Amino acid sequence: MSESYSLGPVRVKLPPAERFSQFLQSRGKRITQQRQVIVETIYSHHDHFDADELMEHLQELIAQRKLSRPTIYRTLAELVEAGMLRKMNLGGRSVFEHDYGYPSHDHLHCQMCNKLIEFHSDELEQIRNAVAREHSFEVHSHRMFVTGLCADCRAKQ
Amino acid sequence: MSESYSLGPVRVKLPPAERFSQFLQSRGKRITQQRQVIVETIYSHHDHFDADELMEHLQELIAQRKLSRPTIYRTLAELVEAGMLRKMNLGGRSVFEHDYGYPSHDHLHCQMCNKLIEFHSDELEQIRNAVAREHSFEVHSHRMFVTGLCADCRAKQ
DNA sequence: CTACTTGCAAATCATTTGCAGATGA
DNA sequence: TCATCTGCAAATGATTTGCAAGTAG
Repeated sequence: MSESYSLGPVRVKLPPAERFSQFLQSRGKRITQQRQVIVETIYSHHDHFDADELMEHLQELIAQRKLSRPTIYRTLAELVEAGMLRKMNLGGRSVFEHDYGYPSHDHLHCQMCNKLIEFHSDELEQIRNAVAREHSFEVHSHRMFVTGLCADCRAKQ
Repeated sequence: MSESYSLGPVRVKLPPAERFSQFLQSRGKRITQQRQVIVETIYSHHDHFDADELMEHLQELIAQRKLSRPTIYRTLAELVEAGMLRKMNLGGRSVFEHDYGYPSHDHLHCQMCNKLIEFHSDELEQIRNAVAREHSFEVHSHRMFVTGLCADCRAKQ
């Protein structure tokens, strides 16, 4: 365990694998090899991904029958439940993104090349909160997608 | 045709069924009874809806075999293509909302009762445009969902 | 031990497609 | 007339589930 995780009573950020282990234990669930490999694989990449992309990274284990599709889907659901992943829906398929040790953000989605560009705006959140207040709505989170063309694709046009 | 549609060369708003007919003609597609009933049914209601809800309203015709599921899906796709409906994805299933004669808006989505509350904010669009400009991104549209609890559900808590 | 997990195969479920007969322009 | 449409049945394709065998604690 790295020194930065033992500086005192301050609640410091745990590595994803450990945070997930704590979540599992708190639910009486087991820390299996499959769940560990999956978390590690997910957090060693920094992109958005869908179940298929994740499975590509885990192909070898799947071929060896050490891991299967259903288990990957089951574990993704647990990570969402643990609040460590966000699940979004882009054109019918589920897309996930890290929600642990990663600042909240929104997306510019290029409809030509399908690229996702992240951005964050405090002003946006202020407006969101003001609107919610007007409706006596309690905000838990939000998601915003701006659809259009990215700089590269505009150039190619 | 009502008088308000013949006031001169000004481009006035056509009733949805007519607007759709024009779209179909411009594509060499036919104005069939099925397509007409579907548009009329959709625009005689003012809610968000999914394919199943629409089919409930058209049950009778479906039972009489005057209309079928595939045709409904095909027509919904055409209405989206015509720019008269917006398609969104809420929890895996496709949800549609009117996008004709209806101002653009965003949503507060209550995760308890599943209600959708609409709102519009010019400031939000300004921020959206500013962010896009910074990324040389060309905006076509956007979609924002704020998730949380509506006033009613907060009261019941 | 033994309750939780997993891989497998099969089931779901909304949506889509191939095709032969029906129908609008 | 005849290209476009439609209903039907079957296909899709991502995700989920039942179940018997495997395994963490």
